[in-house]
Amino acid sequence: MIGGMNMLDLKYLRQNFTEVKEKMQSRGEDLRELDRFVEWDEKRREYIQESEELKARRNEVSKEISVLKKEKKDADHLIKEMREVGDRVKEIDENLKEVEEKLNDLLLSIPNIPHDSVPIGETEDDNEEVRQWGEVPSFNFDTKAHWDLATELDLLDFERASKVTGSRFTFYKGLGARLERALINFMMDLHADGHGYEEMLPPQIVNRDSLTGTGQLPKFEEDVFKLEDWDYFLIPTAEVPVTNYHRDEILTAEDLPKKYAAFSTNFRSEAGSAGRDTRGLIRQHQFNKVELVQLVKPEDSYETLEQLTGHAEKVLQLLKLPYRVMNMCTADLGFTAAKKYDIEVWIPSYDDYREISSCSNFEDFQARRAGLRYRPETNAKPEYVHTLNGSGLAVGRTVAAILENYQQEDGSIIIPEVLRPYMGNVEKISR
RNA sequence: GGAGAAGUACCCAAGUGGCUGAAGGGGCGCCCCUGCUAAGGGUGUAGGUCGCGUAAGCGGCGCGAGGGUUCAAAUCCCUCCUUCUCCGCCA
Repeated sequence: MIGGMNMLDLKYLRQNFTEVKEKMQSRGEDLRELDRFVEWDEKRREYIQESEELKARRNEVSKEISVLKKEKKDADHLIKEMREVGDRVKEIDENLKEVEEKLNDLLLSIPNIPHDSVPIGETEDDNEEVRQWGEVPSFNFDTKAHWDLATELDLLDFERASKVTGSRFTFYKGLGARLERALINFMMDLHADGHGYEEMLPPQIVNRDSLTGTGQLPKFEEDVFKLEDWDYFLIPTAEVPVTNYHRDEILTAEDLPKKYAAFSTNFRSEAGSAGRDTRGLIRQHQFNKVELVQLVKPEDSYETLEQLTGHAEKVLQLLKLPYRVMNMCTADLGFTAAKKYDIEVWIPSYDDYREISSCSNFEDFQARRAGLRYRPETNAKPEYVHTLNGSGLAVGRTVAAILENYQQEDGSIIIPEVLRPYMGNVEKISR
């Protein structure tokens, strides 16, 4: 291996090439590049063998030279020979580096392989409903959308935010700001005290390696905000800093599972969704989120996915907000997940459910990219962990759901009971 | 932002061109002695990664990262990162 190149697991693709290829086909991915793999992989190993043979010879002769010099004997012919060997090594290593870069790019561009329990599908209509919870409210008056409710109650100010910043930003005000803060504390307390997660407050700016580790880069650079003159990015989710927290580490079996709950503000440029959800809190460039992240033993990851999804659902249950859980089909899985449940909350103004949490098992996809490993037993070889994460929950969308589902005929909002201790015991927001 | 200093294995740490292809401690593993929550002696310790091999094993890389000089680099040169100290600034 050349230098510290962050090569991904070549053996993995070598051994699972056919399977990967088949699964990619079912995802409708372009396979032309993938076929180059075999050729490049062989080329790489040829270069390595040739280079290492020469290096072994050089190491040997260097010792001989050392001895000759000590005995004040002539070593010029050996030195001359080694000079040529050195040139040749340099040449081979350059070729090697080139082919390794190509392989690395290729490996980074391959999406995760869907789990067998993921429904095959071509659009979001092929997502499967797993369960529903709560009852969709029926109102005997004309309901309002949360942006109208919030503006009338002076809880949110979209207009001035667009002056101060631009579109897709908002000011939270008064009890609106208080509600957001109450939700953050409520969620964090629930996950930390109730569900056994370690609380974390991560950096909200990360470097390129971190975004590559979790899979946002290199493919989706247009969706994240980049700092000018820095190779730093605003985080699109706490998943990035928290999952990368243990990057390039080898944990012990006793360390697992690692369970982290992190509050953070998230930034997304949403480059491809201009014109969608233009009003309200549903799609903003900046939003708050409580994120659950777990690093687990591979054999535990699917059980963990169910638990983690349950932890997110618990928030909605305590808030008494109706939701459903969807098993995302192959078309809606995204690049990184092997399996993903979306939790969708009922939003009256949409007359539909909207995603409020996304709970994914990445298996070893992120672990391979980020070098997240553990030693199953003392002295055993390190293995990749499995990573999972899920929103628990997206706070802005939760505010929207509360405003709309708890609205009264007079335009006031009842505060869900569990939140009242966090709201100075306010029971109702009204004019 | 300015000026210094430093990054060596699990931890501390020696080491300014060639049997150091990493001394010595500590810790940890194993063994012995002793015997009761001690002390001592011996011994092992890169647990990483890549390649070849069915395997035992052989070899390459590896002293913060990346380049360079050289037959040969922990050691010399360049760039970057991080940490510490002082100054400046600041929540």
